[in-house]
Amino acid sequence: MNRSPKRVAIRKVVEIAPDHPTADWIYLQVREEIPGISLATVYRNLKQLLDAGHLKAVQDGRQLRYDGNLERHDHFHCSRCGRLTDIHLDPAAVIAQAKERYPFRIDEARIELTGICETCSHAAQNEGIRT
Amino acid sequence: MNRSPKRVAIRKVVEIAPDHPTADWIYLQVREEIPGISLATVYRNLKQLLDAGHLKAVQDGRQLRYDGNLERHDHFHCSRCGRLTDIHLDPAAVIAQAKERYPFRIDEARIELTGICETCSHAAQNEGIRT
DNA sequence: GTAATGATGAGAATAAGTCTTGTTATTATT
DNA sequence: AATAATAACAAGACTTATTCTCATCATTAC
Repeated sequence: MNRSPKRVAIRKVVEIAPDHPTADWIYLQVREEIPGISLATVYRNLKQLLDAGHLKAVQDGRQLRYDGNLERHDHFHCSRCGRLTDIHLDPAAVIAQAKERYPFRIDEARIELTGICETCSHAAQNEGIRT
Repeated sequence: MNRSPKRVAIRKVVEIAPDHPTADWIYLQVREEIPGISLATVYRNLKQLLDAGHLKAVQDGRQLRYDGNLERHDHFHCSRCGRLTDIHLDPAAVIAQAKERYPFRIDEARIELTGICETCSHAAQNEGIRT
């Protein structure tokens, strides 16, 4: 895989994105820089970047969200605003527990928390809603 | 939502299924009992049962897998055979850690482990594969 | 018994992503 | 530098899982 300018631009967009962009959002962003690029090119390159380990991805409902953050991390999903936030938890205890209870070889632990984020808690209070 | 015979049959299939069936598999099973049923009916009823909290579901890649087991539990995904197994872990430590580190209200923790199941470890050994 | 509500089948529609084909760049080899 | 080999590209067809639409039939409410 050699570094084509389009691939470089796509990678940059994912890395700069504050949140976890979808392929579609990445497409819109990359078009700012390379107006003629096709959606298929974005998908193709995202997949290559994933396979090569330059990006990660999270499944969100039916669509993939990409993630330039390669360090191990977990996610918090706010059930009010729907935002997905990176968090850092230590999975060691969970993995130890699983190893103790089950005869599996465990390579990876993905922890996804759901709840209400701070912003939404405040918003709900202001609206007099008891969430 | 009153209990139509089709909904009852669909629910029974999900509950009896040993693993985590897809909508399509459920459709095939239910057709054994009610040959004329349509796929749309299966999807419609699965969604209603989900909304009513009579079933749960796990996202597996791009498709949903249904789950009649309503108790809190986690999943182990074997990356060799692809099977999804229910496991029971205690998320208390993880939730406590998250609460300590972040200002979120946490309602739920979903833990998904990935690795190699026992059957596959043996199979791999027999084939002389070092996984 | 008639109105209102819910359930159904058939097939069209949608969303996200992948694949195909013919073409154009880029890199490697001489 | 010329040519061959490899990779990248656009455009649009295709796929998969799911949802929607709509006309019809069944149930329950009054």
